[in-house]
Amino acid sequence: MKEVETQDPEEPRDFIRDIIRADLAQGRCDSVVTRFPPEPNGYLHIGHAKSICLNFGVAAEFGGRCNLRFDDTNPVKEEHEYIDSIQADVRWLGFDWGENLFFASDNFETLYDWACHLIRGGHAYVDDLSAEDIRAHRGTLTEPGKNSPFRDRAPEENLDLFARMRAGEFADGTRTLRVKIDMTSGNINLRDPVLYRILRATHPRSGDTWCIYPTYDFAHGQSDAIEGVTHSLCTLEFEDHRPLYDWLIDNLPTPSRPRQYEFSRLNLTHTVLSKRRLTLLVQEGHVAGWDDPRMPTLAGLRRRGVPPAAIRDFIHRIGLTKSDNRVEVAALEHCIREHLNRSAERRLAVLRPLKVVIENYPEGQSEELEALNNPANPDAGTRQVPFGRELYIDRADFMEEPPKKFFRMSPGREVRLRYAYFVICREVVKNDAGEVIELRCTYDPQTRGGNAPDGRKVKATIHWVSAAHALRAEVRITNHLFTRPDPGAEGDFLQDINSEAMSVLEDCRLEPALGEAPLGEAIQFEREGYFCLDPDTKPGHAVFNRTIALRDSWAKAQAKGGN
RNA sequence: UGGGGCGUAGCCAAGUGGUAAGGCAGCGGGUUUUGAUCCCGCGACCCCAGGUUCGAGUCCUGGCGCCCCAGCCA
Repeated sequence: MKEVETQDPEEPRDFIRDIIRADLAQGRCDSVVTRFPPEPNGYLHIGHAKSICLNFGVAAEFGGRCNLRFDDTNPVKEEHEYIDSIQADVRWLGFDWGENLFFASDNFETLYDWACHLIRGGHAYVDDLSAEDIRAHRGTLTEPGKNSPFRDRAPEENLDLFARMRAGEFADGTRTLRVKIDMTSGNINLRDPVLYRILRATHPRSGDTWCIYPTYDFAHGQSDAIEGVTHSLCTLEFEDHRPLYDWLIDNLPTPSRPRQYEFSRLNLTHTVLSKRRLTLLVQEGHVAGWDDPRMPTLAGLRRRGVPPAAIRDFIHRIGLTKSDNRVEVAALEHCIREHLNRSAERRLAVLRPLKVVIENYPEGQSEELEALNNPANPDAGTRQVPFGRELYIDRADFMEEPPKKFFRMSPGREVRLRYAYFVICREVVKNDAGEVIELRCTYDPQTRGGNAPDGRKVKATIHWVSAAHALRAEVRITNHLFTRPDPGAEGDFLQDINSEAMSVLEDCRLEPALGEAPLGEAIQFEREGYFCLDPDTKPGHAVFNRTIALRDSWAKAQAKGGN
């Protein structure tokens, strides 16, 4: 992968980094430790990229470290497949956690001890209330909650009960361990939140060792403290949890004192970035899988051919704040094009073939023409492209009765075949249905390479492929997964799925050099866009995905005029 | 009507009392063997209303709007 590094030389500036700089300057910490804490219950998406780039980026900038920690506290939703995919995706994005791989589940024993510590201090109690009763006692947003009748059990009884919860004496859901804070707090997270629940489910890592599992609130901050995390960066919805986060750290014998800071999560137009919705798309078969090229997952973007550097650049450009936002996908697409324009090699490929016969080109003859691999990068060198009497051009590059501003091929008009010759369409061949099936053209041998000795100009250069040498391929055209910029804003988001998000062109013709296209690396098909070989490719059946189209002001003008 | 946040251009986003950066999108124009790229140009009564100040996007007061929280999810 020939990636172009475009990291802005200037360091990112944002409120989080300002806080860290101040903490360092004022001695509140002497090094920086962050962590990226995914729950292994789904694949990573571009929203996670924001957190990954932040956590790993900050650690690198300040000479600290960033841990990869799995918050694996809910075995009913978590799977090993996700533990593996998440690691692969973080690496692909370009980050390395070295030896610092952790699991919240590795702390289960410590967490159990700390729960007992709270019980002994009279700060936690085993509650026999059912889930419904707990909800009923919790109150509402405007009314305070009521204390559980079990709230004042003696520490000894609580200790005994908690041990028996662990020992499996009670059925799932029949008891919880709760921390005793304040049932009247305006912050609902402080109304005696649950620390432990009974859950008989096989954990991906600890198996059946436990039948009680700590909740997020009792595992996350504690794991941070155990790992020595200094800055625990998370998204805005956890802001309300910070008082609880701090309360627990204050009341537990933790080895360190992490601080939580919140930033706003990324939202993108024309897609969804909630794990719930993405999981639904996969499970209900609306897409082919987590790595479907239409998906905003890192796996999907990778399969589409999006370079990781483009994603990093995108994240860098959108900034980091606490404001709710929905970034236009166009911003991402711009980053992808910008990186690919410099890094991707160019090839000729005809997506919707229309046969062209050069009548004055000798039958049975062929020749090789030199073509630039990347006009944006001379170091990419050149290649030979075969030319012959019979060619294919794209149907969109010919119009029998062209409108005023159409400059491509039409009867009697001279155009350039890229890197080859000037040609003029002399005759249009149609089938019985009146459809154009072939063009009879003549070429000017004097224009070999694409320039006329007499200096005459043409208004268009089109791409082509020699029929005799062409490779066949299937090309998948990917578009936005949703028609609306804000899927689900009015009704069910599934109703907003773009039925044309994936269309397949079965009979494309490629220049021979494309036979050596590497898997997953985007290549520019000139005048069309960037494409990459898909893993669905089989011997004799190449499949390409379109990473992204080139900008097309002609199509845009057409669309505008057509309205 | 409880608690926590957020409001600067169509979309992101700088700005930390001294007279509104930058990017994306859009619109013009130039170059061009990709209608691409590249280059040039064009956009703000800073949510509103008062107040403090020589001076307010920045400070104060009062409104308004939007987001999050009532999982034994994270």
